[in-house]
Amino acid sequence: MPATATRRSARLPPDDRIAEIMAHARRELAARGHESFVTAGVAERVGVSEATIYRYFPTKRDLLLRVAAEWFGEILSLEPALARETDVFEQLRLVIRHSFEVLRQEPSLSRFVLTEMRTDPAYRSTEIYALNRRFTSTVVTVIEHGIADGILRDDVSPTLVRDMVFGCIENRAWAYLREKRDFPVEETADSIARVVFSGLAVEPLRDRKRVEAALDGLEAKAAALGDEVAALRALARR
Amino acid sequence: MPATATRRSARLPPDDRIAEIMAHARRELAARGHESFVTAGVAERVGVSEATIYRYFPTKRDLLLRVAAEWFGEILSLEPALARETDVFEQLRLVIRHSFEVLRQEPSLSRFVLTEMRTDPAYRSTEIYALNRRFTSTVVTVIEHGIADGILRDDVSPTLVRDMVFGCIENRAWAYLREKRDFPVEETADSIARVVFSGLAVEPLRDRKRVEAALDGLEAKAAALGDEVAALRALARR
DNA sequence: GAGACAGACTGAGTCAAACTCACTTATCGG
DNA sequence: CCGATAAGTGAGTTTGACTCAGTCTGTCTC
Repeated sequence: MPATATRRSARLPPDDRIAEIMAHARRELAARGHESFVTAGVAERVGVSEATIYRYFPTKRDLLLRVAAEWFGEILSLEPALARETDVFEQLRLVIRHSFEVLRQEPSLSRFVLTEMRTDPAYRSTEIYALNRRFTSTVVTVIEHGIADGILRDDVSPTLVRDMVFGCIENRAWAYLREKRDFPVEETADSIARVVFSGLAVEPLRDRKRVEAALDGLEAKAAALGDEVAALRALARR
Repeated sequence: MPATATRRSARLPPDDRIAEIMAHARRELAARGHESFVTAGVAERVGVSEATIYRYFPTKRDLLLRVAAEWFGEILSLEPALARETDVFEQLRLVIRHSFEVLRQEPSLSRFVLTEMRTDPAYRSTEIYALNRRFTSTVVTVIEHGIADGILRDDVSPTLVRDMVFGCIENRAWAYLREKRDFPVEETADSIARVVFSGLAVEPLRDRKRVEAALDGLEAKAAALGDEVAALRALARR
C-alpha cells in the first residue's frame, strides 16, 4: 500500500454503493440547492468517478428524485402526534406548524419539491406526490371530522380548504425560501388556523337556532298574556 | 440580388432589433416553454446570429425576464372592469376568474413566472413582482372595502386572505399546467369566492344583534304585561 | 493456490447549449 | 465619396450532462 495511494473507494456491492451515492447526493443537495447540484461534485464527495454514478442512476434528475423521495419520506414520518389531539382547531394548527417547520429546516429540499417536481408532467406517478398527498390529507381528515362532529359547516369542500391552507403556507414561506428572511412560524400558523376555523365554524348558526327558539317561546307567551289582559280588562270594565 | 441570398436580416437600429428579438423570443417561449427555450432557436427565428442576441441581452435569463415582464404587463392591463362592479362577492369572483383565464390562456408564461421567477433571490426587485403585486392587491382592496362597509368581519388580515386565495388558485391550476388537464374555471372561481365570502361574512353576527334587540324588547314587554296582568287580577279578585 | 469470470469501475471522451471575442462591413454625417 | 461608428458574425471557449470501450478486482471453482 504505497503512501501516494489516493484512497480510492473500494469496490462495493451495488446496494451499498447506491446508498453511499444517495447519502452524499443528499448532502450536496442540502448544501448547494438543486440549481447548482452537479454530478461531478457528488462523485468527488463519494470518491468515485462520475461514470459510476451513471452506472446506477440513468439521469441526474432521477438521482435527485430518489434522494428527495427518501428524504421527504423520512421527514414526513416524523408527523406530529395528531391522533392524540382531539380539538379540531389544535389539530389544524399543528399540521400547519409542522409544514412551516419542514419548509424552514430543509429549504433546499423544499425548493426542489416545490419548483421542480410540481412542474413534471409525470408528477402524479411520483413517490413524492404520494407522500405529499398523504401529508396534506391530514387537513382534509381534520376538516371532515369537524364537519361530522357538527363543529364545522358542511357546505364547503374539504379539498378546497386543503388547497387554500397549503397554498397560503407556500406563499408565506417563499419569502424565506428566497431570501432567508425569517418569519414568525407560530404566529402565522395560528392566523391561518384561526381564519379557517372561524370562517367555517358552525357556531353562529347554532346560536341563531337557540335564539329563534327563545323568540318563539316569548311570542307565544306574549300572545297568551295579551289575551289574558284583554279578558281581564273586559272583566274589570264590567 | 442573387437567388442564393439567404435573406439575412438587414442592419437595424438597436431599438428595432431589440423589439424584434423580444417578439420572436416570446413566440419561442409560448411554443416550447422556458425549459426548452434555446437562444439558438430565437436567433434562427429572427434570422440573425446568436451573438447578436447577446449583444443586446447579457444573459438568456435576462432576455426571458424582459419578455415575461412585457407580456405579463400587457395581460394584466386587460384587467376586468372591477370598478363598475359594486358587489363584494361579485368582485372577488371576477378577480379569481380572471386569474384562471390568464393561467389557462398562457400556460408557458405562467409556468415561467410561477417556477422560475419566484425562486429568484432578486424577485422582489423584479418588474414582474411589481406587476403581480398590483394584480393581487385587488383582492386586498376588495376585502378591505368589504370590511369598511361592514359586510365582512374585521378580525382577519386581508393579506392572509389574499395568500389563501392565490395559493388555492395556483394549486388548482397546477394540474392544468402540468398535464393540460382541463378544469372548470367558472365553477372553481365560484367555489373559492363563496368559501371566502361565507367564511368572512359578518351577516350572522348582524342578525344576532338585531335579534338580541328584539329579544330585549319582547322581554321588557312581557314583563310589563305580566305586571299589568297581576295588577288586574288583584283588582278583579277584589 | 491458480485461473476464470462477472461485473464494479473508470479515463477519455461526445454533445449540447450558453456565452465571448476578434474581426467584418453596412450605414450615415460631413 | 470617405471614414468613423457601431451592428453584426464566424469561430471559438466553457461547462456540465452523459457514454463507452476497456480495465481491474473480489469471489468462486476445482
